[in-house]
Amino acid sequence: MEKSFQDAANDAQVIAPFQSHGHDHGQCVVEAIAAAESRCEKDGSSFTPLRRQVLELVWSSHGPVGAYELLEKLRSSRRNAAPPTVYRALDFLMEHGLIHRIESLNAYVGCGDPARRHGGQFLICRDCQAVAELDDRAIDRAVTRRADALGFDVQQQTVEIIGQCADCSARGSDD
Amino acid sequence: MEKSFQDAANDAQVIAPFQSHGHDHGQCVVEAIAAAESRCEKDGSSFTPLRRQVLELVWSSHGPVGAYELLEKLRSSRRNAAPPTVYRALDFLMEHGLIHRIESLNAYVGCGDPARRHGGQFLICRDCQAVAELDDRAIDRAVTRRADALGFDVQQQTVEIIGQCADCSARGSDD
DNA sequence: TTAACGTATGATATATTATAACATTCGAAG
DNA sequence: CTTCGAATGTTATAATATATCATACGTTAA
Repeated sequence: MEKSFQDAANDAQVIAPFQSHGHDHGQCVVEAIAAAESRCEKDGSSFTPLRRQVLELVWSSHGPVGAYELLEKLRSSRRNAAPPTVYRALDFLMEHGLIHRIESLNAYVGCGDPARRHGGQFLICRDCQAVAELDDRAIDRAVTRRADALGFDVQQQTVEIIGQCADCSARGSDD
Repeated sequence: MEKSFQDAANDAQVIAPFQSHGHDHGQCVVEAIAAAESRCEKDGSSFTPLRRQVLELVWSSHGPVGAYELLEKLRSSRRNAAPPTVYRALDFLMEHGLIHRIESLNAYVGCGDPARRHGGQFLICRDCQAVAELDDRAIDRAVTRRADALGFDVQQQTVEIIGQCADCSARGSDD
């Protein structure tokens, strides 16, 4: 009756599960860039080299990454990059649903499903900083229902759940 | 069958509803301070004049208020107040459940029910900045269920819903 | 063809939010 | 009294984000 972890991770409502430690980063990035390209083409927006590079950097971290951390990495190829360089790229990527901002960390993560519009729902591990992105309809419904009852028109949901992921619990880092 | 707005607002799961424009701020503050006093007494923690004053300032804004805005107000009575003065007080108040931090605004609001431990669930109006604090068990349950399915141990929930409140919709500020 | 315009980026400065680190005060415990 | 810890004072700085004006460059339309 109980869903196994695996089942839950395969559920469409889990957009991006916690990553196994051995998974292929490179492939993740490639796929994300391809999805971004197709998304921007659909939007008629220009996926410039700079924007692509920033998105690659976000994905290659494979976890929440701060703007100034990105700036530093960016500088290895663009010596004159400045804060606005990064922030403008991040704004573009957010507007087009290619990344999400994690408010409680002042950090950014790649979006696992840029094809579909959705607010951000995240499980964030305190110990390993891993992030799982959800699009859980039960959460969404509960929020919408309560908002409706109060006559509140929902425009944007921010759901950020801090805790400990299964791997870190198993590793016994809870002591 | 449908709940009216009024019913929803009276529900125990709405800790602090959107405030009517004519309501008695002064009374809000007095009650909040009294609740804080009793909470700190129970905790055996010292509710010092500084901490009380900062809590009063948070409540008197009656909406999310930034740390530096508080600092400015604080300075009218404490000429030498500095950022750490405010941040230390805010940390204390958060630790004791007397205020919440709104991550998406970098701002703080008084907690409507410091007697009971709970994470933050907020509806935030884009137009009038009003905030309603919830403790919606359906939202909590949906989150917990999904987290459980993934083997994730929830330690802290941040739910911040941005949108437009009933008053502002009625006022037609959606155009 | 070129002038006008829009989008993207460069460059500089500054605003906003938050913390580090060390000094002082003061009351309670021993 | 003195030592200790909690609270606050004080100064400096870190971390995050935006404003503003300049430049480059391709597209459009006179």
